[in-house]
Amino acid sequence: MKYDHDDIIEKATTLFWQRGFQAAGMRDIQQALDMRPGSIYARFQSKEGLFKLVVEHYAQNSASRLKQVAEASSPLSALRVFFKNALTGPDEQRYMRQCLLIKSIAELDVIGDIAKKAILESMQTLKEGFKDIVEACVKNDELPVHTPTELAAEWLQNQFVGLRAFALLQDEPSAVLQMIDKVIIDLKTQWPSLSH
Amino acid sequence: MKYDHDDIIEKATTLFWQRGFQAAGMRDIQQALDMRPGSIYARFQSKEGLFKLVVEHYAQNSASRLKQVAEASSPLSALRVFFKNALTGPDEQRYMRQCLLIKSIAELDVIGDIAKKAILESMQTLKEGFKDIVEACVKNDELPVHTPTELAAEWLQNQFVGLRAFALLQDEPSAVLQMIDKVIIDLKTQWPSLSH
DNA sequence: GGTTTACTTGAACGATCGCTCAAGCAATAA
DNA sequence: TTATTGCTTGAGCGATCGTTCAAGTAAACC
Repeated sequence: MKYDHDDIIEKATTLFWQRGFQAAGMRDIQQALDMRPGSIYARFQSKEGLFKLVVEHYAQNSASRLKQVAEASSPLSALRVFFKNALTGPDEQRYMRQCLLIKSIAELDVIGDIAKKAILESMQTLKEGFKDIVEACVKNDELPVHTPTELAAEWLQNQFVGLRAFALLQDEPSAVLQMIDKVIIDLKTQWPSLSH
Repeated sequence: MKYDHDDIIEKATTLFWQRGFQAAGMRDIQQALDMRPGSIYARFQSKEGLFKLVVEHYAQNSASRLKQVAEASSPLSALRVFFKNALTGPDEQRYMRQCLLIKSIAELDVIGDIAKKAILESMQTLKEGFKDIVEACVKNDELPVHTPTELAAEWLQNQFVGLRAFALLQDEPSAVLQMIDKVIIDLKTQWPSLSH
């Protein structure tokens, strides 16, 4: 076992995050991991197999960050900081502003079924993470008690998606911060009923 | 001139929208357009050249829809209908829920510079379209006069992006409609100031 | 020491990629 | 009729794709 497993996954994550599933060729992967094709295939069976592990690692990492937010003394302000960190990093980490999962959804039917499943399940996992945050905010009296947590969680996830696309193209950090403020405002205001 | 230009672009749009830039191979394109490679290259120079025209056609079409919304007797309710139509189409047109431009942004650095420029300019065009809608709403007393139109336009575009990703994965139309209602509510409420 | 086991290596396979170009075709001009 | 022009054709180019596999290496167990 010449190569460290976690180290491999992390390097692969960076590559897939930057280039996407299709555009990251096996030869790019071989170079990024400093491994020969045989070694890669012996461990991960296929490019898709490696990608699946990357997605799961990414989701796990994201989920633990969300958990930290939920467990903060002030979940709402921790949420604001979380958004800020994710969306206004330095320029050389600009690729990180895009959510790996959302980027993958754009090429969902080019990715095989195994990784596809991992992506959709990861989306679900993150939604749960957002839900925990909303509930923590309610418990901490930072959000009204009548806040519909399930709906607010999905909404929050959507906001995150929209903001990531925005931040990716936006050069002015203050514009991003303003959008984050709007999210926090809207999170506190009223919610629609089901009626249609 | 055996083939009709608009007809070509429309068929190509469908293909790129469904599959994305990379995944749509030249042989897929040849089949979809019922054209041989030579004919395609004689007209469009390259796959990227064709894609550029597709993007511009898409943006132009979207912009005219947004203009219709802005010119409606009630821009705000027209906006709601616009969102609903874009996000809750029948299942065989599910691919249309994803915004072609956003999908393209996910593979931006795999696309050449010419089409890349077209994509970014199109994003700008659509932002202008959203701005016109917000201003029309204000003029029609459907939104408060102090609404910051520039900010609200960017915000509205973000909402559209987030909702499209949501609608793509969501099977329940009522959940999407609920999110749309939330957008309309938030559009009317307060906006953050610049302070930071 | 010998055998097994787990991992690594890299040349090379068949398939597919975007794209080229000599040749063919039909309509118009001379 | 012949020449020219604009569009179309499709075999096939070189490059790259994901993947395979026989051979090599080194540590572990008997």
